[in-house]
Amino acid sequence: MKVLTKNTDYAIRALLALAAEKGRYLSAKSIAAGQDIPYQFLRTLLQEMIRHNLIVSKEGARGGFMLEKDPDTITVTQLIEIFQGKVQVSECMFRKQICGNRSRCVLRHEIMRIEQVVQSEFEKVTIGKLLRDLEAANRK
Amino acid sequence: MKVLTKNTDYAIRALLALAAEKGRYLSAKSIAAGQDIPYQFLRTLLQEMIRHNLIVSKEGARGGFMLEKDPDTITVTQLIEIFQGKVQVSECMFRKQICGNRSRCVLRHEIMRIEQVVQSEFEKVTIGKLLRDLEAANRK
DNA sequence: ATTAACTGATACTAAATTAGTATCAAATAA
DNA sequence: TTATTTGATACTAATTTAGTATCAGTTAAT
Ligand code: FES
Ligand code: FES
Repeated sequence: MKVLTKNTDYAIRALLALAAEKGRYLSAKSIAAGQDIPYQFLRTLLQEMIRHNLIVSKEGARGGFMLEKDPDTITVTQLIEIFQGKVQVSECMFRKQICGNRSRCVLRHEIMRIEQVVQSEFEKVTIGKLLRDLEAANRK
Repeated sequence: MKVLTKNTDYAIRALLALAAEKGRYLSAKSIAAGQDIPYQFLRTLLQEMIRHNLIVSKEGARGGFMLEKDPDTITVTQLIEIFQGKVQVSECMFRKQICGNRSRCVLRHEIMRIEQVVQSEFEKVTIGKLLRDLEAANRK
């Protein structure tokens, strides 16, 4: 079971690259090369992140992408929701056949509790935190 | 993002049905009908669970499947591992390009911590617990 | 003995999701 | 005016998930 798909994975890496160069425009090409992400794939991801107001872009020569938001406000949960949809354990695991009473289904509560845990764990992981961890590791 | 796939979902439901009738053989046909699971699909899942010693079977007329293990010892984590592979957040999210030092990669630790949380949450959910919740809900 | 109701084993197809590519128009800096 | 860059969007390929089909062998009941 793989929790993060490539697009989320790549998006995080791209954001880390942008966060590391905050205030400057980085081209998709340079990010792709630096992080070893397929160029055209990365471009679609960057555009998606623009739509969600995580980054901004400048067109034309010397253009590129830039992070404007505080990296500590961007969580992995947000990125999962953008690229993989909301965290859900199972659509509706035990239907009428088992549950009978969907409105106060105990199992459903169990399931939703876990969804909550997963979500909040990933919420603790922000781009800012990852970047600091990374820099700390590189200093060693 | 869907955490549980159909096979895990169906397997849990099948096990609940078997746990509810402990000591008796239930045919794949009756489980399929009762839980609204595609018959042939269910059969492959049941065989997989036999291979993993979660259930036993009896061939021939009046045969079927039976749960021998204590339902409280069967966790959803186990089932996820059987049907979806071990929980892993991402193969190796930030390779050499970012990480540099893979052996003591801080990010990797972060990732593995979350894997651990997810796993242990699902470990709390056993077939026994689900069955009791279910019965309690039905009594209402 | 024969037959109906079963599982064992395994191969196959279909649908959905994930991953990646390609193209062309428009913007901008040099 | 040209090289470099993003915007928009459509497309293909690979992989995973979901589901089906087949046939051999076992057992209980008649
Ligand atoms: S009714 Fe959907 S999980 Fe209970
Ligand atoms: S080296 Fe793989 S996550 Fe850091």
